[in-house]
Formats: sequence, structure tokens, C-alpha cells
Amino acid sequence: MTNKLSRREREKLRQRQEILANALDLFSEKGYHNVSMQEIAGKAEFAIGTLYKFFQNKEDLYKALVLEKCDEFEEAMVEAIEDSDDVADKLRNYIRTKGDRFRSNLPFVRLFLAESKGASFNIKAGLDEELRKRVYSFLHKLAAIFERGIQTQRFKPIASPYSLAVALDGVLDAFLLLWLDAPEHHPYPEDPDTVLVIFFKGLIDS
Amino acid sequence: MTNKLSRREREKLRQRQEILANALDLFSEKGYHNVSMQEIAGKAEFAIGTLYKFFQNKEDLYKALVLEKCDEFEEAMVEAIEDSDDVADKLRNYIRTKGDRFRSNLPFVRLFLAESKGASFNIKAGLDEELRKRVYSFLHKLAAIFERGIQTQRFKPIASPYSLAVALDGVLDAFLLLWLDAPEHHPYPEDPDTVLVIFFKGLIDS
DNA sequence: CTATAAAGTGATGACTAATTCACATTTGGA
DNA sequence: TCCAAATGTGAATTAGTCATCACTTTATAG
Repeated sequence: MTNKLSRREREKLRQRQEILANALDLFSEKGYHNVSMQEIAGKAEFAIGTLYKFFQNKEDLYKALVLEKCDEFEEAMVEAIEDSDDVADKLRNYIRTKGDRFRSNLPFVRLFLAESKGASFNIKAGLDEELRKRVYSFLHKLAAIFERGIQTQRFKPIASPYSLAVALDGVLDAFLLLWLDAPEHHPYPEDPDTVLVIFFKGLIDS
Repeated sequence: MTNKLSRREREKLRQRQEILANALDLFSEKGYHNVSMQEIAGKAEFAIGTLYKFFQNKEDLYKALVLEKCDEFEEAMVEAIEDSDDVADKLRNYIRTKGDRFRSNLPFVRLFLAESKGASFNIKAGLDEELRKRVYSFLHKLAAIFERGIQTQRFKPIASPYSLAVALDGVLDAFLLLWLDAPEHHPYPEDPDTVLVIFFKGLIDS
């Protein structure tokens, strides 16, 4: 099925994308609440009223933006895991693809975390810096534990202590967030070993 | 060193906490931008002007709120990893403590993700629901890979396929976010195997 | 009991931003 | 060439917020 769109309709779609692209730039830089329709209109070189011809309101514009980008992202991920026959290669491919997409869509990633972490807002407030420092300092403390474990040969040196610390924290956060999202579907990791087993035992015989 | 504060000063501190607690409730529910000073004042049963006796402005209030909670959180974490002598027990203790704090501070956690994930905002917009669906659907696809790997005995059954999927995603996100935050300090996981090694090889000989 | 300081109040000013709509411009077919 | 319909415009409307400050109330000390 090729384009059944008239020139007119194609033009409209192009303009829509134009608006969304400009909005993405602004949102990712300053955060949803700190970008006005005025500003988007200006950057996209349309009048305000025109934006409202394309989107019911600001929220609608934002929704469209996020949803379309996410669909694109998801599609790429699904494709990535269907690419190979070997399960390990599927995983490798997924990791690589996700990283690639991440890197090539930084503005969107930032929008997501930042209309989030309130980046625009926190950064200005100097809060972000303060918190970042704490997080890193703690990660190093965690890493020290892994380091000691490796030195005393309790642990095998499968990765750098710092990587292990990051990984552990990432896994734990992931479990906790899922539980928060849907406690009925995702059991709370009551027993620390349900998390640690992933680190202690390897998937593949060594 | 006990309280060297006068009754007056203690009273003031109590009120300050009162304000912060009420603000936390509101922020975590509706997000920073959707809560007015008016509203905070109302809920805390003070006049607006009084809030400004305690905090220079809205941002200052928010900053104080987040920073104090984070300090509390961090302290608990540091204590947790200093608790035992055995490295594995340190990790267990950390995981348990973080989970406990997470559970007992849900409003704050929500504030953080949500004045973040724009939860307040996205939820209202119905965006969140939409995205959640996509994430879960994809996690199941990932889980299917682990399941097949286990069935075909490529992988050892160290955890449920779904847990493994969650964990892998968590680790990958953690690495990518760190890289985003400070590319100079955190090498981008160019090679998928730097991530996978953590899953494939166990820390402890089996 | 009175005077003085501290704490608390909330109407109000100054401002910002979303959305509307009456009007101008462009388009494309007759 | 002309004109109706579609498209584009941006000043004006509307709604809401932060922050101030002149004032009231409460607490304390003499």
C-alpha cells in the first residue's frame, strides 16, 4: 500500500512533522512546562493558531510527539530481537540496537527523563548537581564492596567493580519500579537473593 | 549533643516539617508544576505568606524537600553496607534496606519519578497507560528469549525468564543513563558483551 | 497590664501562557 | 479571470500563579 495521499495531505503531514520536530527540540532542552506554544510556533515558523489546527492543545501535541517516537523505538527493538536465531545473539542484538537508538535520539531521551527528572528545572536549581554527586559517591562505595569481594576471591573478576555496582543498582531499581507500577503482577523482591542470584550464578556454564 | 533549641525554635522546625510533609503529599500526587503555593498553604493550614517566611520561594521549598529526603535515604544506604563483614551480606543488606526504604517512602519515590516521568502529567493524559502497555509487552518478548534459551539448555535456569528480562533491561538502562550523564567518565557499552558477561558468567563458582 | 517584638495573614499586583476567533491570505477548479 | 473553500494569522481573552507587604494577631518581657 503506497501513499494514497493527495499532495495537499502530504504537505500537511510534512508540516505536522516539522512542528513536532521543533517541539521536540524545545521540550528536550527546557522541559514541557518551560516551553510555550508561542515559542514552538516561532521556532517552527507558524502562527500559534496554526498549531491548534494540527493539535487540539499543548498536551495533545506532546502526547503525539512522545507516542510516535516511542512507537518508532519499539519497532526497532522488536526487529532487533527477531533478527537472529541464536538466543545469545538476539540479546546482543537487542543491546546494540537499544544503545544505537539511545545515542541517535538523545533529544528524545532527554525529553523523557527530563520532563522527568525535571532536568530543566532541577538543573537550573542546582539540585541535579547535588544529587548526582551523592549517587556517584554511593556507587563508588558499592563498587568498593565488589572490589573487596574480588580481591579476597569471594567473587570472580567477571567485570569491573564499578560496572558491577552500576548493574546491581540497575537491576534493583528495575525490580522495584515494576513492583511500584503493578504490585499485583510483580512480586516485591522480598528476598535479596532473588536479585543476587542473577549476579552470583551465571547463565552459562563456565 | 542534645537539642540546644528553644521551645520557639523547636516549634518552628516542627512547622517547617509540617509544611514539607504536606507539600510532599501534593507534589507526589500532582507534580511540581501542578501544585500552587496556595494549595500547599491550604493543606498545611497556613497562610501563603507564612510559607514565604520559611522558604524563599517555591523552588526553594521543593529543593529543601528533595534534599532532606535524599540525605535521609543515603544515610540509610551507607549504614546498610557497613553493617556486615561479609561482602555478600553487605549486598544483601543493601538490597533489603533499599527495598524497605522504597516501600516506606512511596510518596517521595513517586515525586521523584513523577516530577519526573511527568507521571502526574502523563497519567492525566492517558499517555502513561499507553506506554506502560508497550513496555510490558516488550518485556514479555524479551522474556520469551530467555525462556527459549533455558528450554534449549543454552541458559541455566537461574531465575524466571521474566525476571531475567527485567534485570537485563535494568542493567542496560543503568549503563546508558550513566553514559548520558557523564560520557567522559562512563564508557558507552559499545560491546554488548560487556553487559551480557554479567548475566552469562556468575560471580561465584557454581 | 502595657509595650514591643515576632509570627501569621491573605488581598493584590505583576506577570505569564493557553486558547480562541474574526480576519487575511492562498489555493485550485470552473 | 474569478471566487468559494481551505488555510493561516496573531491580537485579544481568559485563567491562573508567584510573590509582596501592609496589616492583624499572638507571645514575651518589664
